Amino acid sequence: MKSEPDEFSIDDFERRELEEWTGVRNYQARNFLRAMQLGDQFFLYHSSCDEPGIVGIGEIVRLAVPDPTQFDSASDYFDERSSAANPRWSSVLCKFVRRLHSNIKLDTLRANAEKLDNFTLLAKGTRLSVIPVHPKQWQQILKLESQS
DNA sequence: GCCAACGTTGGC
DNA sequence: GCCAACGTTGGC
Repeated sequence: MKSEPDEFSIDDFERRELEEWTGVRNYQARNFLRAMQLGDQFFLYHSSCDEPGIVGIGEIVRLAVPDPTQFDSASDYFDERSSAANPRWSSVLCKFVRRLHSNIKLDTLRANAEKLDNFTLLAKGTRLSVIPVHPKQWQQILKLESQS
């Protein structure tokens, strides 16, 4: 899961403990949100910042429901084409699990691209804010945490 | 601020 | 269904 630390950082996540993951407005990313299961863990990735990279871990504690911000005309994420009967967008509830001991920079991920075997994050031009991580990739990424 | 690489929109 | 125009993302 990507977020811009100016908007929502690992500090914010740790402080709040629980966060409704709203504002995803891309169909492919939304479908990945909907596929998430209770207890699934995810990496939090800081994007559009000085040091892009993975900074922490969270966990899904409630399955996808209609994202409330799509109905809120005061929200930046309001979508007038959505209705209660026909919602377009979904959100999940996330729990803070932990910070990484040290951040895994995008550079480091790239340097290990081969081990990560086609990790979607590293694919050219990927802009998805929600990206699947396969179990093997997860293990490989965690190894990078202890070696950096 | 630049710009490549998308995704989305809407006219036809 | 095509595709040009436009908007967005995100690293640099």
